[in-house]
Order: sequence, then C-alpha cells, then structure tokens
Amino acid sequence: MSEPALATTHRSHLCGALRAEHVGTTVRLGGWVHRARDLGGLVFVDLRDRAGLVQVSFDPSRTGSELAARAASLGAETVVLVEGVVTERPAAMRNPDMATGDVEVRATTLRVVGPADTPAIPVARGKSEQLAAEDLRLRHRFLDLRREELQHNVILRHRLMQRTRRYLSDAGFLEIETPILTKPTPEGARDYLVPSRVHAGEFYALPQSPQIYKQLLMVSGFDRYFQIARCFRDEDLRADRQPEFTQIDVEASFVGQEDVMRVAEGLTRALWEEGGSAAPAEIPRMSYADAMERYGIDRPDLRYGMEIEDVSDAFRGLDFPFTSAALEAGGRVRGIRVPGGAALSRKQLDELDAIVKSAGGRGLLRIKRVNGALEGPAAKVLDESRAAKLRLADGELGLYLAGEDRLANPALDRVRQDVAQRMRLIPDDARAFVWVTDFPMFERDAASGALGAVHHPFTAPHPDDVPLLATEPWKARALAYDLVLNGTELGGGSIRISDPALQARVFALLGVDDETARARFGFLLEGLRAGAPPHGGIAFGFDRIVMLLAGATSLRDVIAFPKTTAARALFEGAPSPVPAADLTELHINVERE
RNA sequence: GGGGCCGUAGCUCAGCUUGGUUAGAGCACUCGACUGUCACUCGAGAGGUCGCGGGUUCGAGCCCCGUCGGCCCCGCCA
Repeated sequence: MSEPALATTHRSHLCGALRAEHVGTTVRLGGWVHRARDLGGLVFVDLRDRAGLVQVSFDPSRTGSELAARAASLGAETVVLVEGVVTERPAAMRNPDMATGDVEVRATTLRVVGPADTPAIPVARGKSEQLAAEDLRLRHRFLDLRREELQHNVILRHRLMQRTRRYLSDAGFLEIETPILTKPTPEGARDYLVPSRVHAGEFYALPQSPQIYKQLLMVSGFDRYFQIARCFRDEDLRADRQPEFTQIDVEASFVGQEDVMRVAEGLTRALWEEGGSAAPAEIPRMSYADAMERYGIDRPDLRYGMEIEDVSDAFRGLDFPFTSAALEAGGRVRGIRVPGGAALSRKQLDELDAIVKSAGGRGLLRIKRVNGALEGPAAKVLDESRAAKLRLADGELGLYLAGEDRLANPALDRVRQDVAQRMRLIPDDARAFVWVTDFPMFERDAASGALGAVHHPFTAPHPDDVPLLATEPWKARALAYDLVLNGTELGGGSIRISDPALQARVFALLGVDDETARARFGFLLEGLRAGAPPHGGIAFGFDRIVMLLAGATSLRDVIAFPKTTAARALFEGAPSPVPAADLTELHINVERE
C-alpha cells in the first residue's frame, strides 16, 4: 500500500516514515516532542507524528551550542519544525525496537511553533507505566488520542469505514443519508428528544436506527441502499454500549434471506481482511432453538465446547430435593460437563453458585467423578444406570440446574462462559462466526402474556409459519438472522413485511390498533400500499466491529470522543445547562427536584 | 432504579487492617552535572483542600452517614 504524499509547505516527510532509503535526504519535519534526552552536549529528541517516532540529534559540534541548548530545553508535547539530514546510525547505535531505528535526523534548524503546557496526563509512557485513569484520559482527550494505541484504533476505524463504502458501493449499493431529526417512536429504546422551537410542545427524536427510512427507500425503487449511520438510544450504558453509536445499515429489494446473508458475509470477510485477519469463507448456521438448547443464549460462543446437556432422565422418578419439584412441574435438569473440573476448589465452585444466583437460579448441583466414583450430594441417590446417563468421564465435573428453560438458560449460559474462562478453554486466536436464524417472531411477556416483537414489528414471518399467526403466534418463526462472533452479536437483520395486509395482522397481534398504527407508522404503511418490492436487510454494530478488530476491550477506545457510563462527555462537558432564554424560546419549563 | 469496586502530589500508587509528632515512593516538573542516548544516568529542589459535606472522637487520610465523579454488572437496550 503506497502512502499518499503528505508533504506540505511546512514539512517534506512524516517522522515515522523515514527509513534507510532516505539516508542522505534533507528533510523538513513537523511533530510533537515525545521525549528529549540531554547528554550534556549531545541532545536527542524523539519527534512524533501520526506515522510514528524518529530520533532527531543535535550535536553542538555541528549545530553550534545555541541550537543544542534550545533542543535540550524543549518540553514534552511541544510542536516543532525541524530541518535536517537523514543519517544512517552507526551499527551499535541502531534501535531495533523502533521502525525508524536504523536512521536519525541530524538537525540543522529548530523552530518551536506550538509551545505546550506540561501535559496533564503523560503521552509518552515507559514500558511498565500504568495508563492514567480513564476519566482523566477522557477529560484530556486530545492528549490521550496522541497515544500510539488510540491513533492506531482511529486509523483502523477509518480504513474499515472506507472498506465498507468500497465493498458495498462496488456491489451496487447506494449510500443515501436519512434524517437525524426524525419522529419519536414509542417502541423500543427510549428516544433522545429535540424540542421544536417553531412548534410549541412538539419534539423531534434522534433516530434509534434508520429502519423505516430505509424501507421507504426500497419502496421508492433505490433497490440497494447502505449508510454508515449514527444511531441514538437513551438507555443505560455498558462497556460495549454508547448512547450514540454507528451502524453499517444495509437494505436491498427483491431479495430473500440468503441474498442478504451472502452480502453480509462478503462484507464481513472484507472487513476482517482489512483488519488483518481472514474470516472463514463460509459461516456456519444454527437455529435459534438450537442455540438456546445447546448454549442457553441466542448468541453462542462456539470457540469451545461444553454444550448444555439434558440429564433429566438420570433424575426422573427420584426423590431428590434439588430436582424433584422442577421435574414434576415440567421443568428439566440440564447442565454442562467440565473437563478437568473436578480440580476446581470449593471457593471457585461457590463463586459459580453466586453467578447462578445473580442470574436468577436457585443454585448449582455439582457432581464430579474422581477415580471412577461419583462425588457430590447426588452421588448416593444415583445408581449405576442413572449415573451412566450423566456420561461423566474421570476428572469431569457436572454442573446442573433444575427448572424451567426460560430461567435456567441464562444461568447456564453464564456458568458455561465463566467456567470456560476459569479453565482457560478458549484458544487465544480462535474466531467462531455463526449465523443464528429462525428467531421467533414474538416473545411473550411473562406476567401479562402480551406479545412483543423479538426483532422489530416490520419483520416478516417465515412463510411456513404464517398459518400459526392465527392459532399460536408465539410459535411462529421470523425471517430474522443475527451474525455472531465469539458470543458477540456483530449484526442482525430480517426480511421485512412488504404486504400491507400482513403488516396490519402483525400490528394487531402486537396489540397495536389501526389508529395507533396509523399515528406511529402511517408513513411506512402508506408506503407499503404504494407498491413495495420484497425487501430486507441487516445492520452491523460498526463500533463493536472496530473494537474487536482493534483488540480493544472498550468501545471508548475506538471512538474519538466517547461518553462515560453516565452518558457524559467529560472533554467538552456535555450535557450542560442552557440559558433560561433559550428554554423559553423552546417552550420548555424545567422542574428541579 | 439496584448492586459492587475505586477516588491521597500534574500522573501511577503506598499509607486505612489496629485513629496519634512534619502524609511517603516512582514518573513528570525546576535547577545543576554529563557528547551516542533511545523509559539516558547522577545530584538537589519544589510540589498535598487525602473528591466534597456532615458526624463520632481530646485527635480523622484512616471509623460512620450523606453526596459528587469514574469503572463494572443487573434491570433497561423493539
């Protein structure tokens, strides 16, 4: 890959790009003083720009003592312009840890153009020195962003964004922008609202996603659309959740599920290649039902085994307190077998128990096989044939939960993940992509029994299951699909309903009456009645993809100016109060507690 | 809305268990020495609202209550 010429009137080369091939060249550099070393005559300055570091030397016997003295007095993070000659370093003075370590620039001039206060947080950091606290890093973001790691992440983000545009554009997709000021939606996440000055008491909402707009673009005949779309959700944050985030949003017409998945796979492959690691040619698939049965979650981590197994038969008919009640109530006994798990300490097992309890379970039944014999509270009640059904090998530990699947699944998932980490069962470089398909259309609220959309209310039912809408709608599958990597959802999508009559039926099932549907989604319904092609699409969580490919552990490390977990921007100080006059103009009266 | 952890010099941390004279260290900073370093080295110095408020106590960085901020998790996130 050839670097573009970044030469300007102030500089001829990038600091970090200088190599042996430049030896003898007179260069002009601009950069930040990373570190300076004053040896009492000879002075070295490591100069930094976005390409990296280069050592600039000031030898008083060549430069005169005045220039060397000025170099010695440079503070960290000062911006300077330097003129000099790229020189090969003597063999013993090369630095193999530096990309530019074979050369140095012998300075002939030095000009301070950007004096700098002593940095509030260090940019240059010793090998074993800790990072500054994250709130300080966010408050002084312009300094933190100078660090090599964040520079790398931001540049990677740019490359992934460009690769996305190139891939989708080459595949015939049109990049079309949709409004940021849009209509509040009662469904889904809480909206960020923007008051209207012109219309007292009325509000725009920031989009949670461009969902309806992209469907209307299909109605309008744009056939293939994409957008790198900023989305907003006013919900509480996590390490992998920001209030504003970026989606790669894709929609296409005259497509079925397979067509969308093929494009999504191609894009994934391109992005992983751009990120420096190849994605598999074909991504395996698993049904939602299968994922829940074997992994207890709809985004299974397939980098390791320990699948959930049903061992109800081993306990059926037994008078054993842990399992009897659950089995009689129609529940099951399920769990995982942990290879080598018999060696886990009492303390570790208690910690697992705590995890189960925090996930809503009553506790774990633990059975291990040591030297051929079962050990644990259930060992006495299980005879040979029942014990055999557990299929525990020597040294294995069985961890079981009894009860309803809806309660046991999340707990089993947590246990499986925790154990995998504890036992180091996850290979370092493993990548396990999987498509999860055949999601249910609806989920039933546990208390009220009311139906809600699993994906969103515009998702098409599986054609085989349309009859179920009239009888047992909660059993109907949707044409919805999620792409999962290592237990993380990368993206998800669906084929949409393009038949207005079917859309009306689905709204009815969701408890949305005609009038409400018209008020909330009228412009979409009118669109569908105007002649809608079959269409569907997918949206990827772009920030999360960058995070994975950057090897970062927090979204904040791949977003230039992120928010804290309290949705604050520490750098610019948002949100903030506004003058009373501004509120008056917006017809807003703020009540304070 | 709930739970957990953290807050001491510009930065990273120790001190808190068991309250007691002047709150320490490394880095950074200032001054000085040093001509091949690359986390340069060496010497000296300056630097503190112990997040904030209240309480207990003869006495609080340390104990208690509240509060603010950060991080992680549950709820929430069609």
